[in-house]
Amino acid sequence: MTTTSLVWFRQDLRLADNPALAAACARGAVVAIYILDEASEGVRPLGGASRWWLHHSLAALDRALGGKLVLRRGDPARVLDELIAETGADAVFWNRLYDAASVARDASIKAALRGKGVEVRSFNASLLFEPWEIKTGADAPYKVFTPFWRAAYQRGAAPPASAPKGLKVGAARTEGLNDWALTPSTPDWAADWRRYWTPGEAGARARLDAFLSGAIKGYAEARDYPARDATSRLSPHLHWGEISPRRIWAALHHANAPARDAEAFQRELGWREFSYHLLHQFPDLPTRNWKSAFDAYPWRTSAADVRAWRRGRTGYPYIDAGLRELWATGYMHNRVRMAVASFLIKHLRIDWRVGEAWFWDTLVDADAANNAASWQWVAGSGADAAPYFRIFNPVEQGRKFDADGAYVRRWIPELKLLPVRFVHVPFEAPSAVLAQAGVRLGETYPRPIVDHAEARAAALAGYERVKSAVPREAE
DNA sequence: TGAAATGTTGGGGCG
DNA sequence: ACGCCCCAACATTTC
Repeated sequence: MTTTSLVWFRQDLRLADNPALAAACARGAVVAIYILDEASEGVRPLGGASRWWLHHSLAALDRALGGKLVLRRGDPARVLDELIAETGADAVFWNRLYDAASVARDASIKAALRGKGVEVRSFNASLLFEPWEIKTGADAPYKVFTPFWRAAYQRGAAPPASAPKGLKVGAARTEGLNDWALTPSTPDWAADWRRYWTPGEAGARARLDAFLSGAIKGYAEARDYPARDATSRLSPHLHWGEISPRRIWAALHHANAPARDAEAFQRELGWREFSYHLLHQFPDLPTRNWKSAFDAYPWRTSAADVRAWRRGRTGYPYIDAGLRELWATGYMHNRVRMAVASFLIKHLRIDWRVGEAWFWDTLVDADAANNAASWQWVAGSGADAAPYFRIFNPVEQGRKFDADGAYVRRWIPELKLLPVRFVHVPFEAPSAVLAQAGVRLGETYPRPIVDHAEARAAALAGYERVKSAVPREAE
């Protein structure tokens, strides 16, 4: 008689270096399940881009499991009970999640199953370090990135494991992936996304290999220029756990990259770890200011401004190019993410949570920890955040990081013919130049929805309220 | 992982 | 030769 274990897949959609899967495999047969949880209290519904990615990643995982991935929809506690009854499994293994709602749900399920005599074990598949592992000398959590990363780096990352050998996958009743309708239909805004992305473990490995044999060289310098293909684009693969950070870390060591480039890339993985560290310390990170003094900030509401920002119609080409790249591909270069976030928060004085929600819906790498930590970083309300008064000039940022305007031209074709001198400032171009380039301001491309100098002054005035606010304890 | 305002320095034109 | 002014270039501070 064989022993059967359930492996509950969540954000670990891979076979290699998957500790829950390996532990189950070591016991005997495995039933692999993904549960679409739209029922649990507080679990945030997936954004549109995430649903698209999940669809294709589940299809890839199913292929890797010989077509035996079990798909169920509903309350995970109930679904797991049913599957235990159906398969005779006596153990359930999974890899950890770190957002508050998942933590609460999983703890409750773990207690309930153990109460019924089921063996339950959870593992770390997503992070180099558990978020509670890295502590200061005084045994407190770090609040500043650099010392956090120094302490973490010193520990060294664990090596990755291979996919388990002799995996025996059992079958069970499954729902149809297509019936979940995770991909958009009317309209199908992701029709050409397979050109940009290959969700799944194999796609993740291919992306890593391409990066380590290509763009890693020169990464430290080139990554700042959004028109260049100079970043890894591993973020969605990492979010869904199609590749482990341990694998990336180890592969980087074998890649013989220049030390400066390797360290710059490792540092980005470090920010990801730090985001999870912060989320663990402060579970409300996605919804509340880490620095409570920012509760006093006088945010504006303006549906029209938010709409213009989302659609990439602010009148500042560099900002609009980023927002259109996001809409078109489910991704935005990190440099530009900072600029568009700064623009929403400071030029428009819209609450960072509005931007966080848009990114959650539209990014293929939407991630509760990274998204919240990054928005709070830009807002100035986060831990070790940029100071509030660091207000990006949308024109200067464009000139600095997109000097020839290639990025703007790629995503805003209506500005394609503008000479370099005016590509970041169409509103300053003489009418003859605009006419020559076929640009009609206010018609083919909007005028700026705010004046930079005025917006900057208003943002700084709003910040006075934060400075005089009394923070809550323990900051 | 900024930008703007303000301060300092030094070279060149000029009386 | 010298002082004065202008201003660019760079440094510092302030937001």
